[in-house]
Amino acid sequence: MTLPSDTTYAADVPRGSHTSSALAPVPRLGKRARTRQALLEASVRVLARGGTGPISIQEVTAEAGLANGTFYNYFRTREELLEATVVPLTQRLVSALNATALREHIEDPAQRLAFGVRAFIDYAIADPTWAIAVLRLWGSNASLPRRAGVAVLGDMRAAAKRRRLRIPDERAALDLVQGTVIASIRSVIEGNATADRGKAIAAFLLCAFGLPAREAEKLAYAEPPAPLILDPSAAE
Amino acid sequence: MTLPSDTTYAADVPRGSHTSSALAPVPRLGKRARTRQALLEASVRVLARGGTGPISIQEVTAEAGLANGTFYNYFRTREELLEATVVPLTQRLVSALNATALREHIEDPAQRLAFGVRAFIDYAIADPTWAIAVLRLWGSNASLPRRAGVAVLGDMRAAAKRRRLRIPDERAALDLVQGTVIASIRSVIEGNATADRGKAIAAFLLCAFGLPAREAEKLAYAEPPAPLILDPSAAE
Amino acid sequence: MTLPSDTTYAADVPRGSHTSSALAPVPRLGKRARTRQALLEASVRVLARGGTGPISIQEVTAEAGLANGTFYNYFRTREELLEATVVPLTQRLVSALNATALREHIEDPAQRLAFGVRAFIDYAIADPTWAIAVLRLWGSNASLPRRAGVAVLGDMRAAAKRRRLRIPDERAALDLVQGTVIASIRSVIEGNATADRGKAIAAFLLCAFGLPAREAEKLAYAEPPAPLILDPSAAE
Amino acid sequence: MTLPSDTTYAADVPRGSHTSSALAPVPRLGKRARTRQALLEASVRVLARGGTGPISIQEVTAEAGLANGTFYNYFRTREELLEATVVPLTQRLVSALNATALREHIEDPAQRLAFGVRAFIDYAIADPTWAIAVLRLWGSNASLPRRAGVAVLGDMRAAAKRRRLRIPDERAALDLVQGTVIASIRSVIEGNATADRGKAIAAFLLCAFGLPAREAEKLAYAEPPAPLILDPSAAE
DNA sequence: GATGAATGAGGATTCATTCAT
DNA sequence: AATGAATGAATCCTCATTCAT
Repeated sequence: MTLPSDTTYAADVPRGSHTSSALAPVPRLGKRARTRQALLEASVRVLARGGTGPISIQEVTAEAGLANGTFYNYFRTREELLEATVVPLTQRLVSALNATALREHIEDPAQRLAFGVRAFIDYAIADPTWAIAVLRLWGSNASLPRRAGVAVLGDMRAAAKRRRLRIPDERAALDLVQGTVIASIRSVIEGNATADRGKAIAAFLLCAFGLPAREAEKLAYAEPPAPLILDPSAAE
Repeated sequence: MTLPSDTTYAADVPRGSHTSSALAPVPRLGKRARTRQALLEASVRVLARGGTGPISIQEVTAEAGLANGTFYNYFRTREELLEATVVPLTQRLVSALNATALREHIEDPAQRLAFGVRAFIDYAIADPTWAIAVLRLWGSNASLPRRAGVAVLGDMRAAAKRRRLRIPDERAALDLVQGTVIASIRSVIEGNATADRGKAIAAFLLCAFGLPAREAEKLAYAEPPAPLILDPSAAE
Repeated sequence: MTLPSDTTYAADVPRGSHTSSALAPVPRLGKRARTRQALLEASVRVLARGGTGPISIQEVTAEAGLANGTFYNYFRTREELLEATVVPLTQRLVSALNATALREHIEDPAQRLAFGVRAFIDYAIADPTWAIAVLRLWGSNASLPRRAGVAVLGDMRAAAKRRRLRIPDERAALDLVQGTVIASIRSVIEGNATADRGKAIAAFLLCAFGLPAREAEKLAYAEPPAPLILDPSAAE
Repeated sequence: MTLPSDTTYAADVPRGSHTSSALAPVPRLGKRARTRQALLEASVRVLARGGTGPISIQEVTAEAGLANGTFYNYFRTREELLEATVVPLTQRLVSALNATALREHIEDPAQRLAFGVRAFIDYAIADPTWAIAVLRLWGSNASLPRRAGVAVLGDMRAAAKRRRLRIPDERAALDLVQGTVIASIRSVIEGNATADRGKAIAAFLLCAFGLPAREAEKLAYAEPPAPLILDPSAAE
């Protein structure tokens, strides 16, 4: 299970570069793209501050160090901003995921699904600000669940095709996985989750999809070939 | 699985009233209690209108046919209102649940859990305004998940005690059940769920808790001794 | 210098009695008078809480332990209440003043004036809640300065008549005494006054009215035949 | 006795402006500074309307011909506005004072103090709206008395140092001068003062500080080398 | 007389949005 | 493109006042 890597987004940023060296004579991104980027990242930071209400556009522009009027050169409404904010948010997870470990070396789609779920929850533990932002967006923005769903569906379908997992109702299964993961993230934020929550959840889910308890736990608690997530503070 | 029925709620006593002297034309509840009730019900209706932001106090009082200032004779803050709104909301479900059928006649806690999950989701299908209201409160109000959790935990613990279900991590299991149900309710509202979603989810959950697929499906799809939910429009 | 003792008011209360013994079968004051009294005293307490804005009628009725509607059985407006509040406020000072010491044993009106001024300021030190209430009323209510003025004028005129003090402009002199005393009370409340502020002010004022510095200070710092004010907490 | 002239005030610089590029039609002050100024002047006018309660922010913005929200671009609270309103208010007095005459040509600090007190009271007579505004601010705003105090203290200390006046207790003396002046201003507004009130008060004060009555009156009633105050309507 | 529920006007404050510079 | 001053609608909240009981 891996989130779509947002290739258009990633393509904006030359890989591995840190664009923040201010006076660079040849700006890697156009000025327009940089300002847009600043707004999106400010949006994530504001979301991460927590609270339940909607975020304010003025708070975002202030956080970005821009004038409030500038917002409207890039987005028409707050909803448009939030829609776009999904991109850097998933990007942040994608950067932290050790995708190689998941995608390329692991044949068993059940194992991939288990590692994917674990990675998601472990990342929430490692980067609570990300978790808070995701949680706030989840309820008010349709595109985040949709995008996340795509990643899950891939592994689920592969597993079902090979009769590895038993998934009689795909949409119900999606609710099962997504609902459980998001509820766990909430638990993580509220301090109600221990460090092995990801593994425990993965085991439950594999069980739900027909694996015998022993095997489910074996996969869920398996040591991955490489760390599932990289240090998010290093990725910053 | 049954929500606490909050019987004390109906007996809500007006402060400092001596209005019980039976002269008024059958005010079953004191005036104070009736106005409070009107606000709570208006709150539910406003929540049911959908949207993602916080509800406006003015909208609630207008919906209740009261002046805006009246609100503050009953609640200090919006949060206090929402906290209290949980009561009629769960009450509405409880009234619709054919609770007798669930509690008294069903011995197997796994079966009870299955019926409980099904009832929850079926009720969301039968009464989408309720579902919308619940969904909005779920994210912004701690007491709704807490209350719902109590009901789920009862059946889970009973089942675990008798070795009927396998629940290695209770908190993770709670996230599993609650997260899945709430995600399903969201699917229902968004029109992405068929009528048997409740059964499918129940089957997945029983599986997750260690029942073999066949048995899980048998319980999940079993015909209850009486209808799980009564007609919500009749209950209105 | 002695405030008018509000004989009508004082006559309502049998001297030396404490009317607060709740269940007395023969209420010394009519019920109406007692409720009115409760409002006035609540008004003083609310004023004494400080702040600069107007006091709220609801706060007063709450402080008096009455329903808000009750207010309008006694006063038409807040201004009417404040007007009447002057009475218990001056009464409180009058009760504390050792009037005998001032009025009866002291012949010299200059000495009386000095002791009066000292008593006023000393009482503010002894009972800061009173001082705060007086200060708040002073600026917004015409009748308090007027009443206080009457007391001062008496001594001033007597002294001028006997050529004891030199008072070329009576109204200016009144501003001098009242303005100075009220400014001192403000200093007292703000913690900017030492315990001898009353004496220092009295000395300045006698000087201003033509006494030589030595004599002014002798009178201002003189030991009164009895304490100028009684213990205000005992008077409570 | 002269109030600090706040020369920095006029030079109030707009934040982050590059508007000084001289293309606009003679905006001596940046737009931001002009709007701020408009609010302050509106604040003075609203205060001058009289009344005892706090002024309303809406009234101020309406008086300034601005939208209510604009207020919050300049001040966070009403208190902040009032704090700042002290500046144009004292400025108005300073503009009207023939300060040169007072400060530079008059050696005797007692004479300076007398002229200062007279100027203050005379200005209240000449410009009652100013007087009303000052009176309202005096009770609710700490910075006005503080500022005024600085001016008085200067002359008092100079006089005390040279043994020209006898000031045993400086803080009490400050209460004497300030309290008397403010009480006189109140008398002026209420129509209880004749045109020579300033002189009479000055005489009393000099007496209080130990000058013999004759000399005090000579100084208090002396003809100043130039008019103490200029026509305030001309200054407008 | 006393109560206290209900009212609604008034004022504070926030914030999306516009627009001239 | 960016700015940021200005706007005014929306909302919160308080509180004097009324009135049925």
